[in-house]
Amino acid sequence: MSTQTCVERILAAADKLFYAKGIRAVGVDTVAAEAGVSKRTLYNHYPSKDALIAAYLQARFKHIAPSDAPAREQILGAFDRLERMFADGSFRGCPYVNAVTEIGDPGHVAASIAVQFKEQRRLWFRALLERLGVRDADALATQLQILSEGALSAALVRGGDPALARSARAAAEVLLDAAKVRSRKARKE
Amino acid sequence: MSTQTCVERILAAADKLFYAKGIRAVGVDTVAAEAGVSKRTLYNHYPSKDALIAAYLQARFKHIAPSDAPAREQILGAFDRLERMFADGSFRGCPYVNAVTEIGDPGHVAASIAVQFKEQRRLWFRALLERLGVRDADALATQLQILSEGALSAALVRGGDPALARSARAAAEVLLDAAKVRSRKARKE
DNA sequence: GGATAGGTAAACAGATCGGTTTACTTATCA
DNA sequence: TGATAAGTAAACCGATCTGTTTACCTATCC
Repeated sequence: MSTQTCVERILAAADKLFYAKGIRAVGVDTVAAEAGVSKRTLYNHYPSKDALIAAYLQARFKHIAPSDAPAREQILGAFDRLERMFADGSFRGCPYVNAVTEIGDPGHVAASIAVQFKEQRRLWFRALLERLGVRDADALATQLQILSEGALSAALVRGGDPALARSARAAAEVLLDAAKVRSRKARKE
Repeated sequence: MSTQTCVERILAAADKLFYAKGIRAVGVDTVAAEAGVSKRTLYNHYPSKDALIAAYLQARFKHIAPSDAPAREQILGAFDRLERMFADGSFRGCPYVNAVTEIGDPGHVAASIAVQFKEQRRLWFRALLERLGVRDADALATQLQILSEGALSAALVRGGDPALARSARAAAEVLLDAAKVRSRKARKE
């Protein structure tokens, strides 16, 4: 019928509803209805709502790798991307943080997926900082991660104010400028 | 009977349960039982769960004012306080951000309380920065607020790792050191 | 063409939720 | 003493949630 498979439609519906309205606020029946699929079919593909939640978070997990663009541009570009996300109108915070908050249980699969995602982002920063020759790339990567995390959280409360992303970006520039580099040659990329 | 009034016990129970397990995860019956109060009594004091949620957030709202201690110490001390919160063992993120996430509806009272709280913290930073003679106190206050917000969010995902508070504190120091001051005299407080 | 796999639609089960109602108890105070 | 105010305990209501069951439908493929 459709170009989409059954599972794809379920995942698309879960993604849309879980992110926009929250995991606990959306029932399985609603997801099935949005996907245009019977509840029985949904439970055939995912044995429980928890499994569906895990699949929803995993599907959002995009493996990112540094590109060939200048490292500093890529780092600051991450904050520009945040700004665009905020201004989008459908912004509702970080789906992983939201899931951890809504589920509560630290033993839930969602919690470990969230940790993995955040660590992946931190390592992405670190790889770029090492390319810049920054001396303590690991520590600075954590700080940049905290900055973007903070912009996400603050924007959630402040209704997606894009100025928060610009503030975080400006702070990131200051941190980058203050970072010690290993050699003078590596300073200009 | 007890030295605590009825409302105080209800609020204490709501604070404990709502923060530890989440607003949506805890029912009104559970709060009443924890408070050692009948459900009827609870509904006599708070007409709805939403009203109880609002009271819970308001009760957490501590009006803070800069003290007489050196401004830089106070600012960095805020991050030390975060570190202690994380290490506490019962840390579960920022109650205001959690409430916004769990409730969803931007028109809910909880949303505006969260905005007020965050803005109050930002103004607290700004007042101290102005005392330091920082030129663009407003912008830097936002950045410090983003840093502490980010530490809170990251620590929620990372199980309350105190190192995140120290990272944020170090970043705050860099931002403070890089800030332009209005006069040479105001530099050393 | 008939078995099979995968789908639909809808009722159902059991639990929990927010909130109300009823009937009873206790303490205060004029 | 007797009215009033405030609290308790527990049943109850209707809605909603996760998950199951039943009965039926419809392609595809050997």
